[in-house]
Amino acid sequence: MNSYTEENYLKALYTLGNERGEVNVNDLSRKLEIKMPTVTSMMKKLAAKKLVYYESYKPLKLTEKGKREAALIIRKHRLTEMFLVENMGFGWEEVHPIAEQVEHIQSAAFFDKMDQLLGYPKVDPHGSPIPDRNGKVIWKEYQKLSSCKVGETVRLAAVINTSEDFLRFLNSREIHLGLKVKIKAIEQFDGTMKVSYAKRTDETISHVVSERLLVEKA
Amino acid sequence: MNSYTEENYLKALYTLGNERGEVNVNDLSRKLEIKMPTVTSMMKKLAAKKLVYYESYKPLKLTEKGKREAALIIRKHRLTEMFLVENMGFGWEEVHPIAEQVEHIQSAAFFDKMDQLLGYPKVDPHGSPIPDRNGKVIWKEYQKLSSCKVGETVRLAAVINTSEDFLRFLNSREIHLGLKVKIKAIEQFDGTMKVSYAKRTDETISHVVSERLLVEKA
DNA sequence: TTATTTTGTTAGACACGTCTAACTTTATAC
DNA sequence: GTATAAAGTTAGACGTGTCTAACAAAATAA
Repeated sequence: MNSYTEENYLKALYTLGNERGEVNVNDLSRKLEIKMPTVTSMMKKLAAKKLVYYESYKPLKLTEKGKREAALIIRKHRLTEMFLVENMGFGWEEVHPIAEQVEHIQSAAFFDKMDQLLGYPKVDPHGSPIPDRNGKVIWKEYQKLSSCKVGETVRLAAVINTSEDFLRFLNSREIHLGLKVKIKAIEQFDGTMKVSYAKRTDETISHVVSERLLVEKA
Repeated sequence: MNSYTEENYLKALYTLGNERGEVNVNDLSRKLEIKMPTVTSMMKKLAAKKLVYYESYKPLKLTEKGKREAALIIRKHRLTEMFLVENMGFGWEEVHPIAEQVEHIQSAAFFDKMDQLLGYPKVDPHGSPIPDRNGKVIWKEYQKLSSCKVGETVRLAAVINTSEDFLRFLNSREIHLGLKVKIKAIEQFDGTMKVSYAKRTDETISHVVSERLLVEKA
């Protein structure tokens, strides 16, 4: 079994790997807010457990075993987030810090029960895919809203940034997953979009925001 | 804030104190399965934090602060057990090891939400009282079934032993909280009771079992 | 292509929570 | 009321995960 700490390194390694491809000691150090020498020594430890390929001065890489174990932690995290939202009435902006703790609970029955009560969801409240019991993830290919064209109508499928501030901002604009958005105009200069959705017929979405919204054809 | 480990010591100290009055280093050592010298050093640490009164060779005692903090952990434990049973469909025999982990989660909102969804329960699935937000406990005075007399009809209010084996045994006899039990006869020699309850009109309850069942007048 | 900056490693320290071995105090038994 | 047993403490070690200081390698800029 892996320790609480080891689990956090695996998870960080996994998510950084998905975001950027290559992961360096420095990236991991910043993400976990843990100094580099500590990261280096943990990498050696995880390498000894065959969870990470580690060679001095080379980028870090999870082994298949490491990927699988990381995905299973993320599975627990995302099931928890979904449960908190769907079965406990939390907002999508509140669940991350709680799930961050719950994900370390060792009890297959606990998470299986959540899964069952939720009806075996495929995604979490932010649209991120929930890995299956074997750690396999089906990542649907979405488009950034920013890459869409005038006249298109799209459905919001996922958000990239899941910080509380960003989610609160979306709440304040009544933007939520599943929302149908019509693109009315795009300002060439800065990428600002004029859109309409629900009862809001004259909204503006900045490029910074449209870069963080993943959509599919409605 | 107290560490995970410190929380476990506080909780053990609290429950042992309720069960036996005086708590020795040795008791705590056995309960936690941690060697005595380790317990001694943790007691000094908790004493420094004003959570425990500690003097060499004297019985251990929680301070008011220590009691309060312990009760708040137990609150989280019991709310969790109740939530697992009432809102997630677990059996009362399954919830202890999960609650043992969940109780350490730091999130007032998480437990407040459980409390609210459960309708502010006063007891957990084993009939133990749930401390309030201030760590105050209202302990209702129940009687052991073993101390009841022939002819009495009582309602099962709580169980003393909450081991999985004992609870499974009760399940197999369809004995659950709230059950109305009529005492038909008591064998003087060994205290075995003849009882009837629900559709079971001719059941036997050994003294070992009736000592562990707490009842109130029906 | 050398100098400088950034990244990464090694070495050694430290806090936490655990242990064993040895010793002391208190309780129990005869 | 001493001898033995049980309980408790002290001392010193160890594993985990963290740090800082110093050095080494790789990347970047001049």
